[in-house]
Amino acid sequence: MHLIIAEKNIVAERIAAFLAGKAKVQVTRDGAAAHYVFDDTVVMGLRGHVVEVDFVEGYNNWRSVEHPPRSLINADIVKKPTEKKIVGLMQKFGKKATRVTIATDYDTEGELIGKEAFELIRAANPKVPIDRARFSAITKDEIVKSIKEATSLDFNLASAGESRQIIDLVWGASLTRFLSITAHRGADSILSVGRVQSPTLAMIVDREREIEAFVPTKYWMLSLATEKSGIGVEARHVHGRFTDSAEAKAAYDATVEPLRVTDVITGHKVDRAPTPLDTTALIVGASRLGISASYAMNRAEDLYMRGFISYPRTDNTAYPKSLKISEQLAIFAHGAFSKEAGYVKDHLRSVPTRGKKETTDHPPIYPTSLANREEIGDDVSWKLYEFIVRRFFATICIDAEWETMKVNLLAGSEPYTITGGRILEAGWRGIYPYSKAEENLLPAFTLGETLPLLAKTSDEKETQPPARYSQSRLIQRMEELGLGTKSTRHEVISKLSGRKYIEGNPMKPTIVGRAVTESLEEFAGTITEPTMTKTLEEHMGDIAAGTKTINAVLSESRKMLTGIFDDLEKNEAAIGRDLMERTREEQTIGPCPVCGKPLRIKRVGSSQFIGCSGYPDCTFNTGLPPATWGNAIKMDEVCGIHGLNHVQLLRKGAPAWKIGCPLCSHIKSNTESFLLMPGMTAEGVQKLNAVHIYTLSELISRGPEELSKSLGLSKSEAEKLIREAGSVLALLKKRTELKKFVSSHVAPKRGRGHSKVSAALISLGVVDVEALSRADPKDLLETKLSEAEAASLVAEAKSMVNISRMKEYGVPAITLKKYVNAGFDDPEKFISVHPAGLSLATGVSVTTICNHQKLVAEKLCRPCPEKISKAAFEEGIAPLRKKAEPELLTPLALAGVYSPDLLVKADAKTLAKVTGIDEKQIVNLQKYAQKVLEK
DNA sequence: GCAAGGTC
Repeated sequence: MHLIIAEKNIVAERIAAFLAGKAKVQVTRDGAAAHYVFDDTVVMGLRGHVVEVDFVEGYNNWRSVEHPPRSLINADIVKKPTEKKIVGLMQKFGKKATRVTIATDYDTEGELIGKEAFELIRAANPKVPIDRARFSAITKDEIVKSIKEATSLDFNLASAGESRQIIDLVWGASLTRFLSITAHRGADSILSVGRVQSPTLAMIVDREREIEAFVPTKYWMLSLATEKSGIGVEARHVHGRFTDSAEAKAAYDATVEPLRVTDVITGHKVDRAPTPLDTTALIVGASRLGISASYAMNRAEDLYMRGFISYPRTDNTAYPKSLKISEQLAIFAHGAFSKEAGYVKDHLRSVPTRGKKETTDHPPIYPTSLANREEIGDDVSWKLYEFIVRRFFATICIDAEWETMKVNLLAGSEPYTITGGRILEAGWRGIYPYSKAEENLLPAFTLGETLPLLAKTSDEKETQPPARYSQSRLIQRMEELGLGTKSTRHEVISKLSGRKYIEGNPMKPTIVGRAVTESLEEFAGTITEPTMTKTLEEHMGDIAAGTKTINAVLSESRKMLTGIFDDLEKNEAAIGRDLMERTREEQTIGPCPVCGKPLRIKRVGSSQFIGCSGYPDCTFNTGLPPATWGNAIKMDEVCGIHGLNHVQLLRKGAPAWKIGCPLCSHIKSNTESFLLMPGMTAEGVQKLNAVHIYTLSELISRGPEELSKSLGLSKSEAEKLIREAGSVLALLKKRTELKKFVSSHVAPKRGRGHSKVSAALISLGVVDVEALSRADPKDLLETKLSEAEAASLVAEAKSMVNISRMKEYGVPAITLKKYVNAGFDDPEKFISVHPAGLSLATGVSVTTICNHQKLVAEKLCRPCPEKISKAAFEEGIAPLRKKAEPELLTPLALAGVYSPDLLVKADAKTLAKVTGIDEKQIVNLQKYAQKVLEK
């Protein structure tokens, strides 16, 4: 059996179709892995890399003492399967195969993926011959030929790829751990470092520093208005920017009539058609359509999987010879682009345009089939598809041609110029609306004629700082510098923003992003520079050419990183302090209204709040919703009243919850509570806020003296205020308790959530759990609870109230639990039964029970129940235990009968009634007791 | 919990 292994499923599918010819291809899809069988051949696709490099076991713990970040430099590295299903399938076929052909992409990573497959197959089958097919286009001719002429894997080239994997892992992981640990970062806020991400971040930081350092200067632009044959025309001063105001003024003053035409020059310009699309150009084009880089790639991937466009991850800007242009164009003869296709057919260039980059693994991006608006589905995909179609058209269309006109004139002694342009041949511009070039038609001027000076202007302008990077501009820069690949550049940007290193589009660094970059620049500069990638690529070239070994390259790299760690560790304390101090700014939102020290967003577990950095001297704080609603993040917007940054809660997949100014919202929600005080008015609340009292509890804790002083009230007025605040606070506490109680005891149903039930209870006058425990379930039906639900709610409330009363009376929690479990949570019931019975029912000693009953009875102002000694109890109960089960003894003891003596004295009929025990049983027991007494 | 590179 011949096993052919491709890099991805779609290629496997096409290889099978090409090789099978007329034979039927049998397709088997098994979740993650598909394979194609015909004759005696199996073709299967991988999913790119199916293994990944990682450190050997033992290096997982970041804080391990034996394995600090530095130890990762020389840690052993292993390959771990990441796609177990595919690996399993490949080895299963590999065992049976008589020939294996690796048909992965024709590039360095493809060679490495091929070597991974090679090693996995070898492990399963040590003997089978394994060869390598290389094709530069996925066409029948190329594929058939490459498999027929298969050679062997290029292990040097694969080693080059491995060196990259290992260097990236070792540098990235060790530096990431070092910075994260040094700056005391948690698992969800690590400070990552990498060969590609760090230089990319540094570019954004650099641009921000340029913007900050920029000093604008003034300049002046001169222009004049004139006309010819009734057509208004504008002319610009030839000098361009005047940076000297006196010079500009002089030129302006010297601009006078007559205006004399000194030159009329007509020319011809070729406006070249654009080149075929690679990934970067696709992202740039998409960004003009308002689509982000990641989303554009996501939609392009989808279009590709559905067969509408070719493979979207490519660096190639030249169509392969095998692409039949006229056939591709014919696809669009009907459908949404038929008009444009007709135009292109009439304006076809002899050879399509080609860009500078040419690779062998994939063609440029072009449309592979016709689709209409409905088939495509969403708007963004359609816009992208249309762009790809039109771009393809443009690359096979003739160039546009312009007639240009330049008219020079003198206004007095000052030289001015007018430029115009007229399209002679629209060419590709006829079907490509994405880059517009405006025509500027000029009237016919003649040499030497004079024109009127209708107006003259001197515009004062300022030089502008360089612009922040847009996503697409950054991706272009990364490509120029060789950072990342076609498939990873957009992911790097997502990663930087996920790590909260950058924000916004155009992008700017956050405080954390900037602090990390500057620390790395100082102590590990290599990782922040694009040259690291350049050097790595040179070394990879050497390994591929066989002039250097992978081990030589790796040990050089490790040596360099060791030197960096020497430096980093020497400065560890300073780096940590610097990072922590600077990143704290990210949490600082402005001055505390009470003491003026910085207020910070704080987080403890899942609860978050805003607190004063002067704590514990200043205790000002305001609550925030728990982190399950989203992480609290500082926004740029600042409150005009309090000078505090606005705050929002961000949660994945949910729109941002804008809290706004935290103090404003704090005041707003507490004002409602203040207004529940009988004597409180809106102005009163403002007065309280003015002296930094924002909550009821703050009002109470001020104390009457200070309150009367700061508000100018008499002491009795202040006392009254505090009393009122106290009772409102108690009321609110009870309400919260009720809400909590309801939410844990009522199952929510549609149209009857917890908050609705609580609100209904409150409006019925049931304002707390205590009131609920006294309520008649029948009165609660308006709350939409069923009668059974209401009854059980009331019962639960009763039990809760009872338990809290017992606690209040001083019964310790552990014993109380035993009483409650035995059904004695009601204090009245608790003191009405005999301690002997309670002891049997709960297992608590009689002495303890007597003490507790005394406690409760005193609090209830009831006579103390009968007290018995432990000895008396034991002596009495021991003989009875021999004859009767505890089920029988407990009710008797609860009724006060716990010894043979008491039993004999009791009246059997009455006892049966009180305990619910069968009278005959009691009589039997009495006979036994009599015998015991006689002995 | 770490990188960058494949691919879905």
